[in-house]
Amino acid sequence: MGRLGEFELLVLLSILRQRAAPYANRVRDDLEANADRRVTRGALYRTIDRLCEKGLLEWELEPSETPDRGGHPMRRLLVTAEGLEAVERTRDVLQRFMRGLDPVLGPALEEGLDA
Amino acid sequence: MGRLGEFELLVLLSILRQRAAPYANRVRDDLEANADRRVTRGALYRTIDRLCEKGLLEWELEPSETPDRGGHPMRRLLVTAEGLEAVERTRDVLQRFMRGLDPVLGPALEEGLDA
DNA sequence: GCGTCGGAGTCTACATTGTATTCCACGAAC
DNA sequence: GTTCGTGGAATACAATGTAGACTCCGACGC
Repeated sequence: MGRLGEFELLVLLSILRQRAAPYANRVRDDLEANADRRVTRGALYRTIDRLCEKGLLEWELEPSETPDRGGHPMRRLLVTAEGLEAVERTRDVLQRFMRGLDPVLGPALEEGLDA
Repeated sequence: MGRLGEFELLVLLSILRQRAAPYANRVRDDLEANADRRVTRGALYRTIDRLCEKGLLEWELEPSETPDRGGHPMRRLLVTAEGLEAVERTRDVLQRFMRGLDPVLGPALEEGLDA
């Protein structure tokens, strides 16, 4: 199976964190605020497209509830079962490799972040 | 600062795990055994080169101790302070985003792996 | 000695992923 | 009706990841 790139993983994780409001721009804000990185719209939409093509992500138009501001209906992003699995696999590998490295890396952070 | 790609991170982490024997092929074996992925020599050396160019990694020729088998002296890989910092930053971000996702992702693995 | 095997490392070309830029549409505010 | 903010699309390009064939050299067997 195709691996997840670093950014792809972050995007998927951020979508999962949004729970109630999984929209592209929420993800963007989340990433900019919490991932110490700039995120251009192009980068994000491109990545979303690719994740969709790979079947790891889907979207549906927001049920007209909040056409809020702006013309476009918002897309609600949904991580598929396959996407979830990919995230899990990646996380497990990463954690396996980070395990036992606290002495050399310094301990993991303990702060509580919003969900 | 340049971000770490997925593979770059894994390589750096694996080098750190090798402690006593940080050689390219050890890293390769480690990755193939524990990261559920094929690693060709090309991919690995290419990545090592790039990490060196970015100043995240250095190497020195093995002090002739073990010219073992084969002609080439082995390169001992050393993660620089800057490299360590990059790994830490990446880890912190990742952990921040994974935090609180256990309910949706399933709990992290608990197995004890070699170091 | 000579061939060839296997380990260690290199090179080149290519595929995938990541990023910046620029553009369009629509509604609201003015 | 012009401008601004929000949501999205398309394009082109840069960085990262992968494959495969190639070199070099010591060990082994003959």
